[in-house]
Amino acid sequence: MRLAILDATVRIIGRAGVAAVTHRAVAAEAGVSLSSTTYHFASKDEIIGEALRRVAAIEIESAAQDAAGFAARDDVRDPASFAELLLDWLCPQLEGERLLTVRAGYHLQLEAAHRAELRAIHRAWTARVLDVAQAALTLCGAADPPRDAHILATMIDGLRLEQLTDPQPRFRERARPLLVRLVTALAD
Amino acid sequence: MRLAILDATVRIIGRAGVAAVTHRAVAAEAGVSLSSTTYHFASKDEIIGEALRRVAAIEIESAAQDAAGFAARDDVRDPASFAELLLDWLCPQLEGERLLTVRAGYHLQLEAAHRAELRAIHRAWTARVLDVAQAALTLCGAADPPRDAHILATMIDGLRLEQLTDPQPRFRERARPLLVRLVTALAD
DNA sequence: AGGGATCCGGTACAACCGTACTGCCGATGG
DNA sequence: CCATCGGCAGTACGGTTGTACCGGATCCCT
Repeated sequence: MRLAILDATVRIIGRAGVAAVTHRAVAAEAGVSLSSTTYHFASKDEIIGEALRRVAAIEIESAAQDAAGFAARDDVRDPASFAELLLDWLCPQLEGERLLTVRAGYHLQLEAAHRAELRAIHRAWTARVLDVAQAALTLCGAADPPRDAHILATMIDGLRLEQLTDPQPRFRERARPLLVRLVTALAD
Repeated sequence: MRLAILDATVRIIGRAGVAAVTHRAVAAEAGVSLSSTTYHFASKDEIIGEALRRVAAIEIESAAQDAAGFAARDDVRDPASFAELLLDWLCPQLEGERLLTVRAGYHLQLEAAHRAELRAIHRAWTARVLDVAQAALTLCGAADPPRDAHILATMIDGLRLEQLTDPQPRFRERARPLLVRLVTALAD
């Protein structure tokens, strides 16, 4: 029930932003009663904060699976196939229900800008993402993974945000040359 | 008056997010009466939409000034000084009042994700930014400006967002090696 | 001078909000 | 078998919100 409420909150944020989160909207989306939302959470701010924690957990798990995918492959030495693996991980995040989670992540990231107690969650999340990016760069034989992981992570994040803001068809085809170019440039 | 209301709205969004925008909060921030906010704008959504238009206008103007700064200099051929010029443009945006405008820009970008009529504004904004990035890359003698402008713009945007979400001291020193590395890599 | 038109402050009201309170209900442990 | 308790639904209430309405001020045009 607690989880159903949080997932409903994430969907609402993904569809309509943090401003659309009300106890009543969350209860309706989750299919529970209004009072369930106040029973499990002390306040609306707590619901939103826990929703951020949940999104971060989902995203970290996704990144970890991505890292496992890299480690399982040994043909990612060249930039092109490395970019292709990145796209395999990226594209499913930008479709259907998953898109709402990712979009909610950006909303909650901005929410953390205003609320200090949420920043620690966001910081842990980005640290994990950096770890994964660094591991991926190491596996594909980049020149200086610790230095370039930040660049790669920022670039991927920016591409996601761009696509979430204004979804374009054929994202994969649009993003591929950018990733190939970046990875190639960083490989030297 | 109209402008005062919009600027107040931008400050509120920058400080506390779109959810904090109410007619009364805007009126108090702008120092005008409650009814002035309903006189000049048909609804709250219109206020928020016009605030996005205003932020986009401010950011486009800022980017244009940056482009003019590049054009006026002829010592930006090497990556290091190019990165330094980028930092000269970037850092003032992340302090004081200006930070609120930039942060509001990201909030409104996400707002555009939910409201189709705002997407055109955001699209025009990013197109202008891409133009400036391309012009800058051309001036500093990059290999393929049209291709790499997107990468540079995305990277800069990501660094801004990161700093806005969780402001860190000595941003310039942290961002410099990343920008130098990226520009160097793209210069080949 | 006067009469619109435009702009803005004050107030009003219905809807909606967060949250507290009360009672049901099924599980659990003695 | 029943007392207890955690989990949930229904309802209530004070405060806030979006927005409509009205009265006064200021400006502009004739």
